[in-house]
Amino acid sequence: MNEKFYSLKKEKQDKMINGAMQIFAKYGYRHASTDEMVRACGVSKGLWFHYFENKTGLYSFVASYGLKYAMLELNMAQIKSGTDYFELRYKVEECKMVMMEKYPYLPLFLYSIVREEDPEVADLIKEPRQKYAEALSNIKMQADYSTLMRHEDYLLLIDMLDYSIEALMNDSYRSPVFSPERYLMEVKKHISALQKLL
Amino acid sequence: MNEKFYSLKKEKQDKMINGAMQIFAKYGYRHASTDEMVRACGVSKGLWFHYFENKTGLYSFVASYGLKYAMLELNMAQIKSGTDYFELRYKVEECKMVMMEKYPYLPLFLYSIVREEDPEVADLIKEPRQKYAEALSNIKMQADYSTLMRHEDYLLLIDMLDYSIEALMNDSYRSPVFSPERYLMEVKKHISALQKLL
Amino acid sequence: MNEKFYSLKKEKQDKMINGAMQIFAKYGYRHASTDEMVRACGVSKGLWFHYFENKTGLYSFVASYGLKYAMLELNMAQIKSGTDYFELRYKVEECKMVMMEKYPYLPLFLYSIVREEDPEVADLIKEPRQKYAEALSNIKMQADYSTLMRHEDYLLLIDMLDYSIEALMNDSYRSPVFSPERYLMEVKKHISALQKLL
Amino acid sequence: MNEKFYSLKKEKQDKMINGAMQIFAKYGYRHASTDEMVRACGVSKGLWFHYFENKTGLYSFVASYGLKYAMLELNMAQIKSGTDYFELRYKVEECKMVMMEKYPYLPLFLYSIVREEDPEVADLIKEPRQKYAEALSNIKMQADYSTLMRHEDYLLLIDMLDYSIEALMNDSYRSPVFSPERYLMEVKKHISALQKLL
DNA sequence: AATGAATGAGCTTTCATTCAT
DNA sequence: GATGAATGAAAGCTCATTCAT
Repeated sequence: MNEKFYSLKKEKQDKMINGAMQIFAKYGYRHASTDEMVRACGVSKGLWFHYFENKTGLYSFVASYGLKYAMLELNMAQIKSGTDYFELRYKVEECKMVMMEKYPYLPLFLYSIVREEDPEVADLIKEPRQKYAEALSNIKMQADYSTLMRHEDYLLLIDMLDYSIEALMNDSYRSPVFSPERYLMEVKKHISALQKLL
Repeated sequence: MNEKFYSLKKEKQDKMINGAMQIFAKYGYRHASTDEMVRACGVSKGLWFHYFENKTGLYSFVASYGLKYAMLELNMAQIKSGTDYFELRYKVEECKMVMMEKYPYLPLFLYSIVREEDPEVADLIKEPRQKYAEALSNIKMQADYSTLMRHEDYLLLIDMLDYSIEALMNDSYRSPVFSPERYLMEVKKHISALQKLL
Repeated sequence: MNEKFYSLKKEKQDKMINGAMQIFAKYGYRHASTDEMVRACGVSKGLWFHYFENKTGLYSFVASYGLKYAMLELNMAQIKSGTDYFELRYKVEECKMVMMEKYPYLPLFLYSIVREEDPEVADLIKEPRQKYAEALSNIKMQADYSTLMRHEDYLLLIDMLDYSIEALMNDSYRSPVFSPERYLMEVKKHISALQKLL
Repeated sequence: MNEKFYSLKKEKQDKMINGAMQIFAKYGYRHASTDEMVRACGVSKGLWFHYFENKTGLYSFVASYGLKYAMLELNMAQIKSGTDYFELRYKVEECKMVMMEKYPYLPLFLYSIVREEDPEVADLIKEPRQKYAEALSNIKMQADYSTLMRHEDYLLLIDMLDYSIEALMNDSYRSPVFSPERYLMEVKKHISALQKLL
């Protein structure tokens, strides 16, 4: 990518980033089209390629940017070491809702990045994708698993919770208007359900 | 579609169906390409369009076919009314492994169909998709929920199990060789984990 | 072409010839499609290519055949030398109506052949096309032009009559049912109009 | 079609229009190929579809455009009411020669449009085609038919003249180089021939 | 810096032609 | 002899990418 992108007004940078995120998040790398990004954020086709060599480069940039921004927000949330796991897990989702203020499609995009398997970009995002995964798992490792660990299969239970949360988020984006409140409520309900079991 | 397709040798029919299923399952309707199907099953480009009006018609056929075949297999499994829910859920997955003998990508394709949102085909598969969902839910309704229902949030727990199973299947297909045994083992482990909690 | 075509039952030969004539006459060489011929006369695709190397060869055969048949009919009409030109011209059209009994689309096809300019077949039919033109012009040369020749520009007038007759025929084929009677009536009217002028 | 086509340099617009006219006029809607247009005017394939949704849309545009341009030129010729019919008819042909300066294939294309029967475009050009026919017939209705009307079948004679003129034009385009002068000379000769008869 | 016209490789679809039965 | 399934070159069309302005 062209470093001059950063000397654009922050406002325009974000307009472009959001346009790309929206289309990439919705359709994945391959089916995302330049024209749709142009329509989504009103920045001319030529400019995309002025700053980003090609679609691959654009994806690689926006994905890295999104992953880094997400990690930043996670750090800023200052989730304390020793927080109860379920509380922590909920806070992570709260954190994603905060990201939406600047980048509405970022939470969806994050899942899309993890799912992305197109060989043209899979390698390019491997590193930031892994770092993000590590950051997430670091946060989770700081949690107090005492309640959970009473159960021998607690790792499996954690996985199940994660998959459920992802599914709930996808459902939320599919509805005409994403309601962060309703989403967080659903997440809370599922977390509680598990908690009660233990 | 052209009804003459059914007068082809069953072997060839299945070769074509498998070719289409594989590519559609892996890449979704839009990104699936005719050329890849040609490569995948060695049947020429022209022949696809001899039997199926267009890509849309092909998808609609293979999706309906796959869904119907899956329902057939589910019926043949003769899952008895009153089976314990967790046992039943496992049997459903066993059933999918049986499908794989004829149509290796069908279990993956089934999930992909449910996810498919391309407006060009969404309507065409609405009906069989719904029927399959109903068939599945009918089977599940016959289960003995007594153990589960001790817990007030058992519906949420069921959802969580379903999402986990889907994720495990996706992981399995991503590995170089799909091992049904390992997959079923993983499923069993997750099911047991939940069971033990109750 | 394969000479064995002639050992087919005359009935089947004509069925194929009519099928080809119809489609070639309606759509011209290039836009005529094999499938339409199959539909038009119920003879399988493979058979066409069994007897005629390719579409070019088929066109070349059917065109030559049609032109020859037309010449034969013109000869059989025994138009006497010395017939008044206008009467003779009318008789030529009557003759075409006779052709229609066996080959309904032949009169239209004859005009289509003359118009055909596709480089792939133009050369192949050059000779029979020319012979047919000569045959026609020979017949016309035997006419009694005494009435006509009173006018110095009689050659131009003859051309004008010919173009009108062609146009009337095209109109006739465009109507849902070709009515030979109505057509011949129209031709007679136009001929008379010219006659009266002289 | 995309309205932005009109903001292209007039020169380029005409280059494209001429490319399309040439190929459509020569081969008709169906047999006209995009590649030939590309070759004919050096404008890339993609651009045609950037401005015109599809081949149908392109035909519809170029046909309408051509018909309108022809009507414009006919109006500019200021053919006076009361002109002798034969003189008027000649002036109409002179007018077509003027069109050729900008659009060399337009006169041929006009006849081709009238002949076009492909169901995919027949309806789309119905209206402008009819308007053009009306415009032409309006001009002709202003003519002084006194000489002609001495003959009871004058309507038939007019038809015959029209068909002859069309045929002469087709012949002219078939020759290696279209010579407007020779063409107009031929038209004049045929007109005179008829005139002398009356 | 910014635009969007312009390009051509690649995708879906058609159709003359071949070939196993 | 007869069929129609099968093929692949070419047609119509899309879309990432380039380039003149």
